[in-house]
Amino acid sequence: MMNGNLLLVEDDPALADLLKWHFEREDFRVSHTPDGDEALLLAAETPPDIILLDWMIEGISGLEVCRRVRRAPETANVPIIMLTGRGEEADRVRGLETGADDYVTKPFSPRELVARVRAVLRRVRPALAGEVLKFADLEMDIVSHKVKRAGKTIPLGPTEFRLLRHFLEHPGRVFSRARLLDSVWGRDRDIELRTVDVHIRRLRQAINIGGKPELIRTVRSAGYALDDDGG
Amino acid sequence: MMNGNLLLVEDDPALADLLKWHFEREDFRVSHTPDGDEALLLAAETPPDIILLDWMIEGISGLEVCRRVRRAPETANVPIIMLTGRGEEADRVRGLETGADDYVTKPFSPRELVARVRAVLRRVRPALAGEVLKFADLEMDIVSHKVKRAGKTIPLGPTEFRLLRHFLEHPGRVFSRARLLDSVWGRDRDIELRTVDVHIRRLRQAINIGGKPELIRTVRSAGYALDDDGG
DNA sequence: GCGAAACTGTCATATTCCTGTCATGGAACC
DNA sequence: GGTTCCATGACAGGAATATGACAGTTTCGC
Repeated sequence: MMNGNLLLVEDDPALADLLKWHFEREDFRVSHTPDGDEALLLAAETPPDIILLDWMIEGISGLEVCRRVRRAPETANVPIIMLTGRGEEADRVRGLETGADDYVTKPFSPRELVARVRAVLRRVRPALAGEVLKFADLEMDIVSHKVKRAGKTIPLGPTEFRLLRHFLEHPGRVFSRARLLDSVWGRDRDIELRTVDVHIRRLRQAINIGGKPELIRTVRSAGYALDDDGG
Repeated sequence: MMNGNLLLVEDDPALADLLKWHFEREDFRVSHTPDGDEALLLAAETPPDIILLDWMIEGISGLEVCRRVRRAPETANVPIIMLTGRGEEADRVRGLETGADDYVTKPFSPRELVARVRAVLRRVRPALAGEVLKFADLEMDIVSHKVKRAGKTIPLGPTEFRLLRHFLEHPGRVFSRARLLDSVWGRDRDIELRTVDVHIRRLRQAINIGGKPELIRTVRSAGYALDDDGG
């Protein structure tokens, strides 16, 4: 099982190789560049699942890369872990406040770094970490492809499963029908917007068992969202 | 502005006080307990926004607390930062793999801890990181499309939502009806000026719950404004 | 392969909720 | 007191969503 795409920005070749080896052993696909500007290009082209970013690199500084990754809409949500020789508290605080998700000081253990990457990914892309997605009394096990509500297994069709998974990965957030078609059906498919309604209904029908409260909120003129307190 | 509720599980009174002081200064509401079992009770009762968890505490171990917090549906998504004296790599990896979001080794700087808490919260609750418009006791979360007054969710129709959003984006400023029609309805639409009054009324009706003060001020012969001191 | 069962996308229809307008009453201003 | 402006309640039409049904397709067990 592939764990995710990782972009490594590191100009020390020895360290880069070491990390590459470790992460590839853990089933990550690793892209590597020593250069800040190139990192931005790579990230914009195909956003990775996570970025490991050395503070001191060729071209623009790591901090600046971090800032720009955050600013670009297509990479704004990609998590970043900063790697650095600087152990100063002020630097760490600055790194974290610039938008980094974690900050690791050299020397560090590759195993710990792997664990930290997993911890961050668990948050951002629970599915990539082989996690069980949970929301209220709903559980989805990606690996075994099972969904439960209040402990009771729920049968779901493929589309409803992907739809629910998408909601569980972004709980609370409202998605327009167009957006859902893009991310759940696929950007290239040509499907009627209203079809989303139908699948929402099927999903609702499936998960609203035994008088349990509605979990999918309709937001008129906006779309749908996973939500517990407001039907 | 309140930053979130924080549950601190720490049995060293001196350290607990220090952290409490720091986080309260940063506008977190801090609950504290030295005991693992009580921590679980507190967390289950009113899930905090984040948990700071010492590894070595009274009662059950921090690691076990972490595991159980993850298992309970109502707290499964609450982020956890482990605090510990253990610097052993194996422990750190174990902590992170058990479901902790971050792992900080004593001695640590309170400021860095605050920064880490913010970094984690930024991920988990974009709501706490500026995606939310606030005014007085009113909150609007753009992403989840929700509006709350004094913590209570308020249902709003699409137009009222856009209207309120416009006010929240320009608090205090007075807008003429014509201006509001332009920015909230759209420049091209041909709608009666007086219609604005009606929607203002609907908005007022919706957000003035439980005797709360009026937030929308009428400026005679000029328009309306979001304002807390004048009805 | 074959038939049954399940899944998909679409439509027509029902239903719900929202919207803009008006008539009327009331408040502020002069 | 008269005028101007705003607040309110009611309402019909409309827009957005929910629902039920259906034919085409895929999947699965055998």
